Amino acid sequence: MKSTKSARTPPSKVTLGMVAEVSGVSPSTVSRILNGTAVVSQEKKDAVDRAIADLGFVPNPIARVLAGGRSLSVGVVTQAIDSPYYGVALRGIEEVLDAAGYVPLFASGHWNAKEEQRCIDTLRARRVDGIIVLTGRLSDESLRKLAKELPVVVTGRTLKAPSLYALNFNDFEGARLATHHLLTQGHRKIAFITGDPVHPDAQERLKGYRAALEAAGVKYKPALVLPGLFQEDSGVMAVERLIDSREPFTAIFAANDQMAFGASLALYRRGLRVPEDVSIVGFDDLAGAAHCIPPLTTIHQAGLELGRCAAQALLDLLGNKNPTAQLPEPRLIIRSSTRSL
Amino acid sequence: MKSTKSARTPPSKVTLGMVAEVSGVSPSTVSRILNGTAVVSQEKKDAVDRAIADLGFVPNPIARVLAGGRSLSVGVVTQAIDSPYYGVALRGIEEVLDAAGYVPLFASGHWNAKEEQRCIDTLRARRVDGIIVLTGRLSDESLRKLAKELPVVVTGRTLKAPSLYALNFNDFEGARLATHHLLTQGHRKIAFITGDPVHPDAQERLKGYRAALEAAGVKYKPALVLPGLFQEDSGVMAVERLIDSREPFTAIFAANDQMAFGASLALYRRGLRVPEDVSIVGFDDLAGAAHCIPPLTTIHQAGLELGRCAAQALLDLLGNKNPTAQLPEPRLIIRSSTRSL
DNA sequence: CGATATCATGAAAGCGCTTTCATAAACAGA
DNA sequence: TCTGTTTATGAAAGCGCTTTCATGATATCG
Repeated sequence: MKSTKSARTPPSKVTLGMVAEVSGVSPSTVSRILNGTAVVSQEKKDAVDRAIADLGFVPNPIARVLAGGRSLSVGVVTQAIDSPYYGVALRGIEEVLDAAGYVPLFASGHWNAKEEQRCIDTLRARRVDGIIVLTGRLSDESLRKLAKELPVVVTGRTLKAPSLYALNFNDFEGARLATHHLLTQGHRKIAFITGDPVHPDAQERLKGYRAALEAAGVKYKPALVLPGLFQEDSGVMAVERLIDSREPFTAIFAANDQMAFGASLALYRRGLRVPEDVSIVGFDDLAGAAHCIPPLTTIHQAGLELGRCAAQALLDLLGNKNPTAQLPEPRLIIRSSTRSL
Repeated sequence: MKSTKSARTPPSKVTLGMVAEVSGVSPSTVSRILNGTAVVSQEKKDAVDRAIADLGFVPNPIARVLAGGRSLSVGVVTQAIDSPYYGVALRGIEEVLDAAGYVPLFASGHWNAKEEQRCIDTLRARRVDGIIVLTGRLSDESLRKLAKELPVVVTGRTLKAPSLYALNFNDFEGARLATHHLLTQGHRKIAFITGDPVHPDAQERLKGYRAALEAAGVKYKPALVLPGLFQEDSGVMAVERLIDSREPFTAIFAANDQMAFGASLALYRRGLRVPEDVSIVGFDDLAGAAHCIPPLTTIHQAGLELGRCAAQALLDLLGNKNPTAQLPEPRLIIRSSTRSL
């Protein structure tokens, strides 16, 4: 070990200054051409382009942003980098951003407003051009304030503000659809496993469930509503509690697929079969839903689309256009976990 | 819309220079205190610390790196941001890095050497202090070259070079363990669904399968080895082909959990029950393995640990220490998808 | 005690780029 | 033809930090 800080070659030793020199113009002009900030004669433009190609020049994004330019990067606040649902959304974001020459910077808030704020601070310190917040616990207020500083896209809420675009999925309708499906199959005793009530989505889904029951003239029974936390375990616990309560039921609607998986498992352990004895409907249509046993009937909530829309909306905001991206309506995917009574 | 580039307030208007001024020292001194680059009198140090606290100064990472300092960020080349296995690894990386004050920058190579190289270029342009490559298709050669420029940690290979640390999981042993488990339960006709042969892991796992058979004196039968691609679908296809081939079998070992899920599904569709009719063992111990039906017996390959170890190793490299992180040995997790004959 | 080595500190030069600001050239109007 | 605009371009000043390099102060030695 000679020294702690060994001299590492930077990725490209070619600087804008060298391009300027080779092409016989000033650095300012090169910069202008690079950013399209001003009109430059075709002649010089050609010379510069040639020099860039010859030298293999790649602008240094760090220097660029320090000098006040755009960083061509956008921050993405997700909740858990390994979430099955948001993971797909990240992929969608990455895809759209990449095509536009932007780089995503991911940070995880772990469903904690404090951490989310820290993520945002880190992201801003790295001078992202805009921020996408996937749901999260931040107050609408702080998001509005953030949007005063830079373009923001947020999912999972309905919120209106300048430089702020909100993308919300129709949870109510999704839940209504799911419950309605069970109802049309003749089920009347439909249990519902809720999501964590601090999520607005969870509340919307509960409302959708109730609305569907009501529309069908089926009485809402609190005993059939089990608290869940959006995790597999809470799904199994809910079902065990349900069975132990001796409250009769023929179907279960879980507020997300993960809990539906847990519910199936609990039923399996108790010797109840899906869909012969109990029908199950989930929500989200995770990748695993198609391959579990039996394949899960669920509400398709396009994670990939969510990501793409969010990214596109941010790109629009960044380009000073009005975003129009809209999430697709919820769709019922019928697989094998439900059957007619 | 007044202008395209509205003036946005940066996250912190407080600069190092202001700290210097308030505390009555030179910027150089503040920088030295911040980085611990040189000895500074306690008296000045206190004054500076106070000023930093009073002003709420946060160093600008962008400026810092432009000036030649460390960026306190490390690049992570993963394959798909939404991969169930690598996702967990990312979480481990994030966790360890964060505790050390480093920020991860994720980029997806999509199992494509070209794209991976592009990721690395982008990452280097953003001046990361080091890079973690999760498996991938890059040649050992390019990794060695990369390690000449900055510290690198790579998983899924055995490779030795200065400033390069490789972390490899014992795939052979894992596969041997899985097969051995089936063997001790009396199974003799054990089918194997391979992974994509371009992955060294897939090959190792096949070897482990063969070694276990051989050790037990069971003849290796090519007809029982089905090609797979590490995806659920390839698992279902493999099993369908197997059943159609009329080759008798009592157990299946799939080279990863995803294919095991697919295999279960195919069996289910054909009316075969797990584990009553066929035993199944997977590999990876994904989050879903514990909650599928029946819960899957599998080889635990700690994704989280992998991430943590990789991050720790890189941190060591960055601190000029010799990394010693070691992946845990494969462990067999017995759940309910296997039974004694 | 004078001379030399050691040390804490500051001044200043960048890192690579963007962006005023100023200027010379080209154009317009009269 | 001469003044008044408009344009393309360059010079130079930063962005906020790190890092030589130089210096005066302090400690060390014969």
